[in-house]
Amino acid sequence: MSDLLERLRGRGWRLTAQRRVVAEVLDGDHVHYTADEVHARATERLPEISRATVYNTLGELVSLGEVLEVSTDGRAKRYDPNAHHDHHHLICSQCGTIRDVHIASDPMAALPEPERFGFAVSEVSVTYRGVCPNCASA
Amino acid sequence: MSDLLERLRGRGWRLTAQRRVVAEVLDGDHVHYTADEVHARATERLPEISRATVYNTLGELVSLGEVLEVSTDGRAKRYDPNAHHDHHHLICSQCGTIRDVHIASDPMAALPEPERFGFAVSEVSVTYRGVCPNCASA
DNA sequence: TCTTGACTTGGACTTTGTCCAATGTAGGAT
DNA sequence: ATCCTACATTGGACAAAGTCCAAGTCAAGA
Repeated sequence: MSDLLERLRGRGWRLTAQRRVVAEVLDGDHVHYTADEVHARATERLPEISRATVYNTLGELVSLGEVLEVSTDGRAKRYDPNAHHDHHHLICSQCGTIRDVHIASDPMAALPEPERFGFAVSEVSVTYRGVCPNCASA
Repeated sequence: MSDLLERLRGRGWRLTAQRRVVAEVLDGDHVHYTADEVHARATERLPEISRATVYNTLGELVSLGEVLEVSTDGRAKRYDPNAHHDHHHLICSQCGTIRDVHIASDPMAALPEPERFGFAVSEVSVTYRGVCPNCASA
C-alpha cells in the first residue's frame, strides 16, 4: 500500500494530504483513470483538493516514472500506476476501458535499423483494440 | 494525385473547393498534420476556409476510411493519409512529428489467447518513441 | 517552535474540438 | 443553360482538458 509513498518520500517528496490522496487513488485500483476521474475520487476523501493540484501531482508522478500516461483517443489522458512492470494495453473500442496485457515477443526487436531514420528510439508500446465481453453481450 | 478525389466522388461525395483543398493538403506530404496545421495549410490556398469545415472534412475522411486518426500525446490528434498500407508509427518525443515505419513481425501474433480476456481483438498498433535527428542536434 | 521554501488554491486563460442557425452552392432535373 | 434543393460552409458561441500564476498555507528541518 504505502510502498509508493515510501519511495516518494525517499526521493525528497514533501508528503502532503493532497499527494497522499492522489497516490492512494491511483494505487487502489486496477483501472486507469483520467485526471478528472482521479480528481473526483480524490474529492471524496479530501473535498477541498483542487484540480490544479491533481494535475500537478499526476505530472510529478509521471516525471518520477511512478506512473505512465496513456493517450487512448486524443481526449483525456489516462494514468497507469503499473509503471514498473513491462506491459502493453488492450482497449475496448466501445467503452474505453483499458486492461494491461503481457506479450510474447519484444516489439523493439521488430523495428529494423533502416526503419529508425536516425531516431534514438527509447520506448515502444503496443496497443490492441477490440470489443470487451461486456460490450459484446450488450 | 486525384486517386483520392476520384474514390470519394465515386462514393457520392459532393466535390467542393474546400474538400479538394483539404484532401490535397493531406495527400501532398508525408508528415502527419494536426487539424490546425491542416487548416493553416489549407488557408494558404483558400483563405476563407473555416476551421469547422476542416474538422468536418477530416471527420468524414476518417469515417470513409481514407485517413487514420493518430492520438499521440493526448493533445491534438494527427491525421494519417496513409490508411491503405499496414504500418506503425515512430514519434519524436520532443517535437511530436510522426514517421510511418514498417516492422518485421506481426504484433497480433504476440498476444496469447489467455491475455485477450475474452475481447474480440481487431486491431493493433505499435508506437515507437525517441528523439529525432533534428531535435538531437539542437 | 519557528522559519522557509515547497505546496496548494482558485480563477483566468489556452488549446482542441463540437454545435448550430443562417447562408451558399454542386450537380441532377428540366 | 437555368433552376432547385439537399448538402456544404461559415463564424461564433460553447465545451472539455489542461496550463499558468500570484497569493496564501504548511511540512519538516533547524
